[in-house]
Amino acid sequence: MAAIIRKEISVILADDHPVVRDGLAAMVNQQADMEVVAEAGDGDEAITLYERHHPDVLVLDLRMPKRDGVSVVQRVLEINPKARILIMTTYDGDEDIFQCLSQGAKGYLLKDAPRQEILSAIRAVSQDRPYTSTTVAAKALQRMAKPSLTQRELDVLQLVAEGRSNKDIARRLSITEGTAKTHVKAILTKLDAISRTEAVAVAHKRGLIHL
Amino acid sequence: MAAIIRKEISVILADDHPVVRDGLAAMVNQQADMEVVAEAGDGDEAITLYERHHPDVLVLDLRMPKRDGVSVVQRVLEINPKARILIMTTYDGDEDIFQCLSQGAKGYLLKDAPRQEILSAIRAVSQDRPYTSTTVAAKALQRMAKPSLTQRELDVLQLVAEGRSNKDIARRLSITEGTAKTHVKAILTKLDAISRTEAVAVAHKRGLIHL
DNA sequence: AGATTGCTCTCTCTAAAGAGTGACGCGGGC
DNA sequence: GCCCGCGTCACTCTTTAGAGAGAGCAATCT
Repeated sequence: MAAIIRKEISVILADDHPVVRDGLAAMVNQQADMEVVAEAGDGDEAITLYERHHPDVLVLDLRMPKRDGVSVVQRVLEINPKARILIMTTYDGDEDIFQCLSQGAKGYLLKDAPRQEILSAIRAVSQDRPYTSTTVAAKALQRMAKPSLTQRELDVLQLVAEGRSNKDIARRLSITEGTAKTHVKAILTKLDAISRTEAVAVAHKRGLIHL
Repeated sequence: MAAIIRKEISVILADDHPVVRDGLAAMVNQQADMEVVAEAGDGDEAITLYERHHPDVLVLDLRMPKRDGVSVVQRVLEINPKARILIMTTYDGDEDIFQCLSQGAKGYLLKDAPRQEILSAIRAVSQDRPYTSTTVAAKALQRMAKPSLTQRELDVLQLVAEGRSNKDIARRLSITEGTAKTHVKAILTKLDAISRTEAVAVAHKRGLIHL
C-alpha cells in the first residue's frame, strides 16, 4: 500500500472545460514535484475550493460561468493576500489579463502554450516568481502607449457593441443624447476608429468587450 | 513485454491546444476499445496524418491555425468519402458547424461537454452513426426558420464588421455605393437588426463572422 | 490652492446611414 | 417558356452619426 506523500506543489485547476482540466491534471500529476488537489468547473467553485485547500498555486481560466476570472482573483486575494494565481486564457488579446495582473495575479499563460511552458509557469508562480509569456509581455508594452478607457466609456462601449443608437444609450444610462455622443466621440478617438462599428471591432480585438 | 494490440477504434486528434489534446488523449487511451494513433496541432497536419493513418475517427477542432475545420472536412472527405469526422468547438453559436455537418461530418461536440458525452460521441461516430449534442440539434431547428445570407452578403458583412463605410466597401468589392447599400440593407433585414453595428453583434453571436 | 481628470451638457454643421421603391440581366428550376 | 433568387444599379427622403468647440462641476492628486 502506498503512503500518502505530500508533494511540494499543490495545485487547484479552475476551468469550465472538463477536457482542459483532464489535460492539465494529467500533465501536472506526471510531475514528481506537483499534484492537483482539486478541480473547479466555475468561478464560485474555484473560490470555495481555494478556501478549503489553500493550494500553493491556483491555475485559473479567465472565462468561466457564474463568475469570471477577474472577480475570482479579487476574492481569492481577499481571502489570502499572498495567494499565487496563474491566469490562463485562450485569447491573447484579452484586456482583462492586465486587470488580473495589476490586482496581484502572479502569472499569465495562453492555452495554446506547449507543455513545458505551462509546467515552468506553475513552478515559477509557486515560488512567488512572476511568470509572463513573451507574447503578453510584448502586448503590455504596446498597451502602455495606448490610452485607456474610463469606466463610463466602457459602459457606453458595451452598449455601442450591442448595436444601440446614441439615443438608446442615453436612455439606458439616464444621460442626454449629447453626452452619449461625447462619450462615443472619446471612444472613437482613443481607439483610433473612424466609425462606431470599427470601434467595436478594435475593442473586440483588444478584449475590451466580450460579445 | 506487451504485445501490440490493435484496439477497435483508432482516433486522430486535431486541436491547436496541447492541453486539450492531452486531455482528450488521456480520456481516450483509458478506454479499452479505443486509442489515439496521432495528434495534429493544425489543419494541414490533420490532413497529412489522416492520409498516413486512416483512423476510424477524426476528432477535429473547428478553429485551427493554417486551415480551419471546414476546409479540413472538405479535403479529408475528398481523400476518403467514408471518413468519420467528429467536429469539436468551443462556441455553441458557430455557424460553421452546419457547413461541416452538411458536407458530411458525422458528429458535433462542444468542448465543455462532460467526459461521458465525448466518449459516447466518438463511439457513435466510429460506427457511422451520427451524433449531435442536444444543444446543437435545438439550434439547427431554430436556424431553419431564419433566412440565410448569400455569399455576397457575407462578403459585405465581413467588411461591415471591420468597420468599413459603404463607400469603402463599394471600392473594395468594385461595386457602386448604391449596391453596397442594397446588400447592407438585405443583411439588416435578414438579421433583424436596426443598425449595422447591431448586425455585427448578431452575426457574431451566430458565428457568421469571426472577428 | 491649483491642476488634472472624469462626467455631464449645449450648440452648429457635414457626412453618412438607412427606409422605401423600382428596375435590369443572368442563371437555374418547374 | 416562365418564375425566382441573386447581384447589380438608381433615385428620393429622413434620421443618425460624427467633427468641432466649449463649458460647468465634482473628486482626486500634488
